[in-house]
Amino acid sequence: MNVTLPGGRIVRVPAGISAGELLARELPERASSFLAALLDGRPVDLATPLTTDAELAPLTFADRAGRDILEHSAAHLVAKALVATIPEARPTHGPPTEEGFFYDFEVRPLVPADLDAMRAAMDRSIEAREPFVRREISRAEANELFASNPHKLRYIAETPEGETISVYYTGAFVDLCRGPHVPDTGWLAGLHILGFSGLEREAGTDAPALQRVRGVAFPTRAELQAYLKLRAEAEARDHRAIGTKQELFLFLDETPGFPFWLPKGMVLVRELETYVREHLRRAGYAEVRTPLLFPQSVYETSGHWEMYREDMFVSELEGRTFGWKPMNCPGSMLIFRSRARSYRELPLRLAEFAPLHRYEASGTLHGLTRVRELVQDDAHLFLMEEQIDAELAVLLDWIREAFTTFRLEWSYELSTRPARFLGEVATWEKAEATLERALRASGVPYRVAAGEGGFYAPKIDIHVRDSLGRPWQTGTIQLDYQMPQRFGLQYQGADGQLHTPVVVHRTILGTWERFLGVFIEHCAGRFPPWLAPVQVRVLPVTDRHAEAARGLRDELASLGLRAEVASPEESLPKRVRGAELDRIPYTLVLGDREAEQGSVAVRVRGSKENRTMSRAEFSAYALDRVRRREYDP
RNA sequence: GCCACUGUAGCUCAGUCGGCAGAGCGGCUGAUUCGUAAUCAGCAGGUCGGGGGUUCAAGUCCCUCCAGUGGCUCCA
Repeated sequence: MNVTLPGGRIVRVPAGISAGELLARELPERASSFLAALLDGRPVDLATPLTTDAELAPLTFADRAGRDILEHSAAHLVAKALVATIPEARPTHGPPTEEGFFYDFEVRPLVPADLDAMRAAMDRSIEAREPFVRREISRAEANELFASNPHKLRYIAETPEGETISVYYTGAFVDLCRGPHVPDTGWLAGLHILGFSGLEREAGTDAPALQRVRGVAFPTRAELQAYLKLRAEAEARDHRAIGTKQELFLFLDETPGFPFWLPKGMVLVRELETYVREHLRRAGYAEVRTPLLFPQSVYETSGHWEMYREDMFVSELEGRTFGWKPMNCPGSMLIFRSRARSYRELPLRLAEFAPLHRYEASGTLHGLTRVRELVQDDAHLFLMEEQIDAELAVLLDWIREAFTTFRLEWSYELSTRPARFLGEVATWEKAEATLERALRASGVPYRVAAGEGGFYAPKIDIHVRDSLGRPWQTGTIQLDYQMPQRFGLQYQGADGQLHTPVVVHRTILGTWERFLGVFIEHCAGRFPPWLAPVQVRVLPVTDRHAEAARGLRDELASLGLRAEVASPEESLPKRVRGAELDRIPYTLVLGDREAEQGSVAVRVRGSKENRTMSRAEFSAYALDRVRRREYDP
């Protein structure tokens, strides 16, 4: 029997040797890292006997498939431990995920003490290095083995006729599973339960509520420790903590989901707006402001009343019903419709940065990244069909420019027609194809999210991640054929006929709130100089220099820099420390030496060294960094 | 909205078995006049998230409401 190893080397072996034995023999120096194998490209247990000519390669934790196997094995151990702790628990399934794994159980609500018991049980199993043992069984045997677990019975029933049904034993615990697994539980020393939570009962069913246990797994405890350390560092970047520390924004119990922007946070918002408006000017937009409240009838026209009403704040006044706008589109539609329009006006690009209100479910609120009052860098483009491609290209360019400025990694998602939608399927398909064409033309990678479009249009979404790796949607580009029709929008074409325009709804940074929430975590509160609420802090060494320090501050302020003085009630080292902790980009020390020379000692954030510069040199340097919107000071 | 957990000074957090409400930072006052990540001393600051209950006695136990956290669902 011939087995082809990685690199094309062929070895002749007796039939029946296990994949693990052969790999350990042929690749002894790396064998301790092998947790499973690829047999003809299919992941298998190391214990799998080789019976025919085949290609064989080892799998390690460094391989995506290997990682999945380790995580999935960890899920089995979690299930074993939970069933040992709560015997009436019914395991459902436990797949690997992007950042670890979970296992869902039908079980009473868990409490922290359950986790302690589970950890103890898992540690015993890991210590004992219990092997994962595969058995292939008949459908009848399987049905008998899992007779008390309706979930497993369902999986068995869903398994196509003719497919092998396998189970894995971990000690006395047995789970229905296709495999493969790591050889034994000794591999799971780096297993850590992150937490547990109840799952939403599937809507409209009387299915029992499930509990999810989430975890991560690494081949060694040291790797787990490294992961936990990174995670702790990420938690320290939490925008909610930084926002409190730097006095950027505030949330009060009385107003859940409604951020208060404090003076320093407001600087961030205004700088973002300025940045975005510069683009709007270049790209030919006009800015408008439309009402925050519209009567019900307008939302009936737009479709929001039918499709979005549950997420709206609604006010009853004098027997009429008003809704607080959750989106800017109705206002822009009404502007377009307010008079006869010519094709010569198109593309008509109307931007609006108005506060929007959305009644987000209480349990979904999350710092700045999920709020009930928000402002988008929003705009609506009224276009002729043949103008769409060019406009989309400009938008994708702007996205690249903006996210590059912030050094944020972003990804695209093309979201297609959802289950609840307005309009005709054919129109949707046309719009989806147009968006896909734009993405292809720009050469950026993207993912298709089937069925996740808005109710009125398919969209290209932009996603970024927070410090813990959780994805958040920021920008969105929606190609809408429905709303123009519903509002009866028309323009007169060159042919003298009336036509309905296409509307692109688009926001790029998304909302100031969410964008800043994510960006604060991205930069860990160390804002680029152009965004920093305080750009320069002047530290007079003693009282004698306070007057000069105030003069310098005023001089910098007159040049447009945000500067302040930290007067010498505290020691200089303490004020230097304070400036560093406040993440001030430039700290200027002014003492006798500097007073004599008309210079300043410049300390740049994050650098222990300081440079002496003339006042003019410093201001020219700082202003240049700010104007260029450099990322670092 | 659903499940679990949490809520003590402006912030971060201690508070044992139900028995006098604490610390550090920050703030204020004073002293120090200081050269690149914490000078020293003193003082103020609390309806222990709100309401109800059990108890001789509740920050602590129970119920309930509110808010937050982690997930779920949803979404910019």
